[in-house]
Amino acid sequence: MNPTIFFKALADETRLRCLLLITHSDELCVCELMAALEEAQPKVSRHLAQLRKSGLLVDRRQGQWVYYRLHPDLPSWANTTLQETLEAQISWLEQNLTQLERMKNRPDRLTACN
Amino acid sequence: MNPTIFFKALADETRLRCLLLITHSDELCVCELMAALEEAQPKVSRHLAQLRKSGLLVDRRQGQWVYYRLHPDLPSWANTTLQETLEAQISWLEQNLTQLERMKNRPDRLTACN
DNA sequence: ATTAAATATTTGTTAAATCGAATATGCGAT
DNA sequence: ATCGCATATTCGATTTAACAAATATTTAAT
Repeated sequence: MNPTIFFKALADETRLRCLLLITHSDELCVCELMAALEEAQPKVSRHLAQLRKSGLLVDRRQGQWVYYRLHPDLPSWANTTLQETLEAQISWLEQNLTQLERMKNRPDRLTACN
Repeated sequence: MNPTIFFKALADETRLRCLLLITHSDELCVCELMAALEEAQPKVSRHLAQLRKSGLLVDRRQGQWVYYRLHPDLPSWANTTLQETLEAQISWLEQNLTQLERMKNRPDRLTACN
């Protein structure tokens, strides 16, 4: 993992929030991220694709949903950076996590989304 | 320290190399960084000014020279990121450090530079 | 007061990143 | 086959970032 590519990936607020949410939650699908971030679908999808192409994320399709998690082979300095940043920015992310939980607890949902 | 501003600062190769060299050497002046990076003066100066304005560096003028070091109040997650990245990228920086030592050992120099 | 060295800033240009809107694709259910 | 939902991609426009070249500023030395 090239450090410049890595930090470029974290240099956009939407991408950083995606990464921290995924670091926190292990695995999230696009619609969960949309709900957490309150951002439009093409925007989230575009940034996730960019993170995948840069080697920070991997995706897994399950039915209609695509789940993203951190690339399993990230070097330790990259994992440490994400972990430290997450811990320091929990309050920064709390609103997003609340949105995510609210969506997950909706009585009318069958799976993670809809 | 806003994480997006911080990572934007690290997202450019010249700035990242400046930061890692300074993290390694504690304090460096502009001409030392120029020699280490083999980059033109306005380019180095411009990026250093940006890092200062973003709150990552502080400067100290001593005679004709301006020395830059890490801002003393950086949060720990930021320091950890720089330290971890430096340790992982020492080989990446070795060429620059060699250039720096070569300059410092020139018999015709009176001070750090010229 | 002049000169030279170190550093900073301005200017104009070019390249890169981001975005919203629209459209396309993939999958499951009927 | 077709409909609806989740996701991806394209397009055009706008903004932002980086650069080289030229010029300005600051300081020390004479």
